[in-house]
Amino acid sequence: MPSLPNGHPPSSQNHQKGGKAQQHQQQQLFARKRLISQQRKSLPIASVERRIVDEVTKNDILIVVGETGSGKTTQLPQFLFNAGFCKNGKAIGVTQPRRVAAVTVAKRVAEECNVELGQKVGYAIRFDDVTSSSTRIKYMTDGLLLREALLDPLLSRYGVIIVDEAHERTVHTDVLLGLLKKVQLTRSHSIATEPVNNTKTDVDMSNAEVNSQRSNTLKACQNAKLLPLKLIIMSASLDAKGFSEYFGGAKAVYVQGRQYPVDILYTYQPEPDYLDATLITIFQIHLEEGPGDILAFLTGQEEIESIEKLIHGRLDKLPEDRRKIITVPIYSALPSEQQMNAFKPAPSGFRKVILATNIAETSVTIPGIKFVIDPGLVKARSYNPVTGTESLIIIPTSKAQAQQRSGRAGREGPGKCFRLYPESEFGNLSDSTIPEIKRCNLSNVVLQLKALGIDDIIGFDFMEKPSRMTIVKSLEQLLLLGALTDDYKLSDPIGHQMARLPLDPIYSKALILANEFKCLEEMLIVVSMLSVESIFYFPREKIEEARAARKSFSSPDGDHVTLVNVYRASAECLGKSRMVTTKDKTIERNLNKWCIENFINARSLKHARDIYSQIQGHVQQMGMSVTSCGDDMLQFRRCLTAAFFLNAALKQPDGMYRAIASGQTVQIHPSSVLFRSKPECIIFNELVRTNHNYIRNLTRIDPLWLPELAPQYYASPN
DNA sequence: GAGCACTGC
Repeated sequence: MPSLPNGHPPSSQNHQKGGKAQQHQQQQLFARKRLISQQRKSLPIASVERRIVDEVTKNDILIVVGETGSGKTTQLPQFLFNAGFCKNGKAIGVTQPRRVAAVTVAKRVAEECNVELGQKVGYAIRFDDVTSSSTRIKYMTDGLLLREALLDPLLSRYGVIIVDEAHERTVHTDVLLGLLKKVQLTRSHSIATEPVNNTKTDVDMSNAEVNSQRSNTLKACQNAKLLPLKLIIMSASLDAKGFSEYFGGAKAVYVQGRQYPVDILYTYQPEPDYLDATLITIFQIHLEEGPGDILAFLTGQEEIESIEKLIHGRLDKLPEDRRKIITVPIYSALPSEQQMNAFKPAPSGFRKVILATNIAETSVTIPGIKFVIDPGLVKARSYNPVTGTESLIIIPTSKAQAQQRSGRAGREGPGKCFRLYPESEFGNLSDSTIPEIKRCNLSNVVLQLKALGIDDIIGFDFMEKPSRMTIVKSLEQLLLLGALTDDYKLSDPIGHQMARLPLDPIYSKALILANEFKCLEEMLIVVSMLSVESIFYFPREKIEEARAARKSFSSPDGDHVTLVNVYRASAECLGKSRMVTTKDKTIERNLNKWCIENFINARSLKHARDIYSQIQGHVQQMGMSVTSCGDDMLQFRRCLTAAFFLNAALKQPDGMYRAIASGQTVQIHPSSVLFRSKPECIIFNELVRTNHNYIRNLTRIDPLWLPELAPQYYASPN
């Protein structure tokens, strides 16, 4: 990622000095432009501009391999723009796996091009679109481009699409690669004589579908005269072979990176206790190495908290003058203000030890790191298609991941990386991480592909195919939710509506049902709150206060109504602020204060509010009206039952629960408001596997509602 | 009486 050098903002005094000040400003602007131009020319990619433009002209697909610091993300789109690839009025789309990257890179490129952000250069991410009709270089998240494809299946506004960071192999990237391959093929053929979607005949389609396909075909005809879609896959991993093979032997161009050397050190023996080994290494570096901060990679919050305690325990035993260490934890669930502590420089003479999860691998870049400690483990999602459940397991990193971690020590100068395993073990690691698409539930992916007109999911050309069983499981789930017809086609209107909503399919279905049950407002709150990371924040040191705060929102009906209470209380707080001020900053500050007082994670709540308004827009467009059931929680609980009937559980004589659909024995998670009351019958949203099978986010229901509200699944009791 | 890495629409 490019870092911006410090520019000097014009001081207000300059305005009074008239012409002289203006001249001074112009000089500064000129100096800044010259600096940017110099920086651009010194990037490793600058020397291969001609070659890249030639290759893109000659080939429809190009793989670009460029290590950190090559400048590929900022420069390549500009090369293509300058070479005339947008002359036809088409845009260059550049996808990123993460939102921050899309925004920061777009800002930098707009500055390099000396244009206002949102004009020639812009970005689009969920909740934030800074583009206009004149935007020709558009940075966006890969997920957003997938959403765009639902409205414009041929991605007709783009002449070039660049998929950046493809080596990360997120679900979105993998689906996008398959889709782009298909789109490119369609666009390069003589489309005018060929239907866009040749897997269906008119007989199979509803009228709406026929119409939408006709208009797609029409668009395709207009495109027939245009250049085919140019595709560039950019990756930081040295192995371009996989991408090249997937795209029919596509040509690959290598661009050098710019990194300082990092010494890699291994242990002689395997470490039986990696936490202890991490601790020892931290002190070894502290006592024997020169200045520089340490970044240690751990697997999760709990590990970070316990090692932090251990460090301070051991520090107390050192002589006074050697105790100069400060520790800073950073992980995604940590509130933002505390995350920021990791970026503050340590007090003079102190060494900063950053205890981080994977968040520090790619998502955040902390300056000043000279030493990296890598125990070689990571907590990763895994999916069991037999039970249909996801869980997190601790596994060894891949080689690529280990290299990414060590690279964090060489961003500002030469560094050292301590791998807490023997060198021989490195050789046994898999080359790259298993792509996420093979490790997760695919219901959403399948629904999206169906909506894109791809009916044969098992036959879809994935770069790496998920298991047949996982696909079948997803098809079954979508069938049960009513998103598919008996012959596995997208149902009309339910399937189409569900595909349009950017939510977990089961939540989309819940909204459609809530419209019928006249409690759409409550359900909209619930799905928004369930779609974000934990709303409640429980700091260890104030656990009792946090509990008391949550109790004030608790409902005896369960966690769903409790979430509604929290959302409404926050809305009330916002309403009160708006009565006394119109200043957005003040309103936000008041809400943050309210969040702190009530032990609510402000970032999560903000996210939930954003989702609420986005989904509200969607459901209103579908013709639904957001009505509330008022105090009739019975109606709302019945609606929750109709939506989440697949996740019902009955209390057993021993106090445990049995999940009716899967037959698994589960227990209520202690964080649930129903943990003590243990109702006879409940519906739940999540099954998490830790020491036990825990169910979370519950509502108590009447067991008789199940056969009544989900007769397709529960045989009538008589 | 417990802890779930990271992204994304």
